[in-house]
Amino acid sequence: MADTGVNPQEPWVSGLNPPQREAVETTEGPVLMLAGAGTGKTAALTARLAHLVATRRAWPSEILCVTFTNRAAREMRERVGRMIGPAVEGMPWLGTFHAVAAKMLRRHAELVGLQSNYTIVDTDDQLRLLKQLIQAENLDEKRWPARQLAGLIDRWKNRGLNPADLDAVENEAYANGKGAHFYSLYQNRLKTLNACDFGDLLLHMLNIFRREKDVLESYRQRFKYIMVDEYQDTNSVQYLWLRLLAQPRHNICVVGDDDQSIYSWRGAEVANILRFEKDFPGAKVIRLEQNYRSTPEILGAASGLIDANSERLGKTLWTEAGSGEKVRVIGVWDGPEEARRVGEEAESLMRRGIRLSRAAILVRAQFQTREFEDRFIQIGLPYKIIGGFRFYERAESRDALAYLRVIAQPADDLAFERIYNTPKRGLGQKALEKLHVYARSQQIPLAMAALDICDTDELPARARNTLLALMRDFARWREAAQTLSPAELVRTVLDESGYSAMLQAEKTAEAAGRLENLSELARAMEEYETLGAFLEHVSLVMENETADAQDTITIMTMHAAKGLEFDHVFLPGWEEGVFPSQRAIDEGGLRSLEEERRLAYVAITRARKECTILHAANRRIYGQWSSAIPSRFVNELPEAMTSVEATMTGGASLWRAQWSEHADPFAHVANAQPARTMTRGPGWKRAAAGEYDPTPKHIPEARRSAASFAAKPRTDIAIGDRVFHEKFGYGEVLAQEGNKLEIAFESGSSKRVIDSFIRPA
DNA sequence: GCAAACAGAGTTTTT
DNA sequence: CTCTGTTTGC
Repeated sequence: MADTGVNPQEPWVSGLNPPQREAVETTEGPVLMLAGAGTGKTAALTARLAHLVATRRAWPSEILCVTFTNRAAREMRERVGRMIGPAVEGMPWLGTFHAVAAKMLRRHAELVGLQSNYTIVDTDDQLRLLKQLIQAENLDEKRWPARQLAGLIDRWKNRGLNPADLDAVENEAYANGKGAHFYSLYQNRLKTLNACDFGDLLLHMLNIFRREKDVLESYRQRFKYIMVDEYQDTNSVQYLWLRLLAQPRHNICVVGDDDQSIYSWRGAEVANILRFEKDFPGAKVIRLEQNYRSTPEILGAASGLIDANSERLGKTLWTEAGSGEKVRVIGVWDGPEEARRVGEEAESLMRRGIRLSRAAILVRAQFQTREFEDRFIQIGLPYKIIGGFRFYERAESRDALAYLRVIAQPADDLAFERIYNTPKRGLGQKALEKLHVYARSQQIPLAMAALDICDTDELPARARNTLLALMRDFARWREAAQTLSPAELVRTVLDESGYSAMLQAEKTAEAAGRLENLSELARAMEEYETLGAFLEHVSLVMENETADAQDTITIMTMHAAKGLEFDHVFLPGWEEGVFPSQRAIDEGGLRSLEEERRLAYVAITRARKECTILHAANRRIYGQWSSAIPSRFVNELPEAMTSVEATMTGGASLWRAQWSEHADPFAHVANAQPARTMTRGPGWKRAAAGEYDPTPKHIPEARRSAASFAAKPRTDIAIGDRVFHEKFGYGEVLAQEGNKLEIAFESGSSKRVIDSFIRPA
């Protein structure tokens, strides 16, 4: 290790600024990179990785590099690959904490009483399992919901606590002192199912590290360097993990930003980053403060806002970028107007020749997406909603996977239960109960119990025969799994089980979509050699990378947007009670409000060029209309960085002022809308009902929608054709204008939709 | 065993 | 309001 310097010829170093370069150069000893939003931390991290490998300080297999999301892991792998070429293939320890842990645990499963083909259960399975336990213990599930128990167990695991480690207080947290009892029941049940949950992946490995010195030693030897992305998001187990593995070398480099810590509600401890220097004495602290993403206005607005927080390590972001637009703050009348307004802004972007994929709408909570979805369908603006149900979480995917799981691992009772009467084959609660009783008494899996019970007269002949037929099917499929590829297998199973037939018989738009998803599932399986490999992928990755080249605007939560960037960002719903959320205001005190503020900081800093914040004076939540005041975060934005736009409907503050001073709440609208000057005319009622429709004067061209402007009509669809739409089902094309279609759907309604959402039926 | 009626709940989410 | 899960009645 003679050369500690960096050869400037190395291509991955040349583009870096001095602090980034320092982070790359400082290979030995603990390093804390405080990297603000958009300061090129991934570039620095990947360069460091490439540097370690290229200078032969370590083989790729000797570097542990953990991220939080698959997306981050994928991105890093790609970027490192571009720098050092195919050597990256040999980086087995670059991945999410959970993927790395799962890999280790497959090797050492027997040390915690599992087999190496253990199943990873997801939250849905987890909940069903807990419900069974609660019922079996005769506890009132209403009083002590399984959700709560699941949450507690999750938190305990996040903190590295086993059932025996719970103190009296923790134990009291569930069902008057039954916390540890249920936790331990749950763990035992998982063990008999040869399964573990997400938390277990990390906790089991931590237990192994603590107990089995030789195993720990072998990993310490192996990992010459450790790197951790998004360190502010680490929870206690992850922290304990790293602290064990980083000994004795202390070659650990963590990257994070305390201002972007937005996951404390799921166990992340900002304290981990705050105390890094104490944990690793002599740590080199490197600050990345030059922002390459946003305009000074956006940066200034975000910095000004986050200044209101107390516990910060403190960074001063700066940029060389030229001045741009100020952050716009727009007040509107209500939710629908907000959606309308964003829709118009999006069309205006298109007129300026900006692609929609460069823009995003970031919301605080999922329910806010509806308003936009409704509006965008109406005006035919292509959009996509990220989040919500992901591919493998959809019911049909989970059903198909349950069949596969039973084939791969017959002890998987949760999967067995899920599909044993899906499609309906006349096996109900009664039969299942018998199976359960027998299985529990013999300590065997349900599927095995089923076989035994079919030899007896326990079940009525009809149920027995059905069950026997099902078990024969499984035996056959299990055999077929030896020769068929996973993709062929799933097609066979869906076909022979009658699952596809069940959906086909339904003849609804939804069922058609589900069938489509299932063939997509089979397609996704093509890349996998073995069933086991595919199932592992599903449980750890949970998403299905389908590249859609469509130019759409993205709608997602602020949380989901972390790590992403967009030229144009819209931030709707900045009202007290929405953002910050009511929960954060009511509970959790200052700490949760500061987390909300960090979330606001994350949201604003996603924007490269323009950022538009909106707030509505009235909003309907759970069907109830209520008036809202602008978010405190709006007031905290530095004035010099923002431009406040008073629309005709005034925005909340203006509206409230008018309300108290005038009998006519629309008096201030009079100038712009002469037609509505009559007091309490029909327009008033409609406005109160949320249908008020002022045509904004600052976008005069808005009458003609930009979508139809330069769009080429599709040639494969003609008037009179029968077509299919994901959301609305089948329908007949009535009219075609540009890329917009007017369609009479078989559900009875006719709608204008964009043609890319349509396929010929 | 199944469909229809009813009650209750309803941030943020990754793995 | 809308979805989910449970209870009730056939």
